[in-house]
Amino acid sequence: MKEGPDIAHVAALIGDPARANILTALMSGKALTATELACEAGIAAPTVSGHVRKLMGGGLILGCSQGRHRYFQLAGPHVANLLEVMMGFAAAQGYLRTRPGPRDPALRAARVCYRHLAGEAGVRMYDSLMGRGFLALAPDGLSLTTQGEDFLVSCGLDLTGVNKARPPLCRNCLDWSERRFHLGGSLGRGLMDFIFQKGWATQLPRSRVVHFTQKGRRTFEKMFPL
Amino acid sequence: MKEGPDIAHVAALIGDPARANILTALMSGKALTATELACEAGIAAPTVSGHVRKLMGGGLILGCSQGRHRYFQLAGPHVANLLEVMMGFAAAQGYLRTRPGPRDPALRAARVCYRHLAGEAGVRMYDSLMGRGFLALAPDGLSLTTQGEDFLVSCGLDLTGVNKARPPLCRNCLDWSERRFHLGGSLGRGLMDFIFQKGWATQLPRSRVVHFTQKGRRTFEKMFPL
DNA sequence: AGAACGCTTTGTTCTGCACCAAAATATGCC
DNA sequence: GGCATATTTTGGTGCAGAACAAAGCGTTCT
Repeated sequence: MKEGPDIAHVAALIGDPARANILTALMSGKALTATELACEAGIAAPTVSGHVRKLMGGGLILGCSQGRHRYFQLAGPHVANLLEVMMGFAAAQGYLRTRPGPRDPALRAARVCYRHLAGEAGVRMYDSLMGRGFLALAPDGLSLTTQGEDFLVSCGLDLTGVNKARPPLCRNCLDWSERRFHLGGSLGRGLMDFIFQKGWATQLPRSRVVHFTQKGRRTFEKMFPL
Repeated sequence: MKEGPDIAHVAALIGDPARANILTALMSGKALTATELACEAGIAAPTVSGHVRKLMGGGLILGCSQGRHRYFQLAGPHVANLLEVMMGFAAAQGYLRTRPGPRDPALRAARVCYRHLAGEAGVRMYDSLMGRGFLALAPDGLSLTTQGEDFLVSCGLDLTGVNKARPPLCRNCLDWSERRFHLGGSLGRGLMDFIFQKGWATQLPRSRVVHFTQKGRRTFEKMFPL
């Protein structure tokens, strides 16, 4: 006994329904204020305050004050990754939230995972890039090939900006609904931003659902054929 | 809100210290009786009984009765994987168990992760196999190459037995202490068994620590050079 | 300056649950 | 059959912590 890391502490932090709701809400990648979180989790403001303090203590989220607002966000992609693994497990066990919400199919179709594209659209993008040799899988991680660079630049993506962002550039991120990988890392974030900037899709308010326009979806599928 | 899987339920299950101890003990891959678990987790037998019932309800462990004993084990490698990810996170946050035990360095050197080799020795084996082209990383998972098959057979491993075991054959498993991948899946289990059968190493009682003999370590390092 | 807003602290209530003792049930051994 | 061992059920105790109301700070707007 008494071997290894203390998983009970972290798990207990995630294990409270209210805190789990807060974390799920933050999976959108957006920084939210305390009142927004209160609304999201269905609890009063003081209760949120107590919870975020604990979550910060556990290194799961970060808070920064701006004026009279205080924004909270996940502490990083590693937290998002942990949550996705847990979601994958819970989904596999059939522990979907009490009565899957009306947006559930939309959520499976396309959603934002921390800050990159997930769901069917996410794995499609990943598979397309991989299938054309634009991404390469090495033992030490995922990487963008030179052909991949050329392709993305030719599409109008600002690669220099992406390269300057926080590494790693590419990251395998396990998708809970598809049970396959999609693209994370700064390139994943860059491509998500690209899609929003092009107006192909928008993110529904107070939700992780990514809604493609009809035209946007067509263009997206042309850019990432299977 | 009310989107996606219910992570709170699973997390709460893992979040109780006693249950976390039970799960950690079962990470050895061995099936343990209720009384053994009671000793391991430092609680009374009736308390264990309540806990295992909940863990079974959550799909985390399985129980099977044999005579007047009842053995419990993890529900599968996916559970072990989830736990390893949580351990990785907890370790990264510095949440090591209150005062790292005396066996902590040994645990990092070589331990059993569910049923395969983890720790420094585990990633060494993985890197060695990968570096010589015996394992191949594909988008749809890890696979054993034909050269890899030849090599393992020439070493005396019973590949037909391994192939008959529950798939997948190869699996990436993230190592919490090394923060890199080691080999899971039925091949990972087969290699662990192989090492024990050859007498290169033994598993310390009531522990996940794998102790190599001096000679065993030399032979192991010769079989898996870097 | 005063009012309005956003968040946190304090204090209190209350539910949930981990825990064990004792009794009940099940299995194996002689 | 009767005793020993292993596990589960039942019942009761006690504590941890989740929740909110009310009050306390701090910032912004007019």
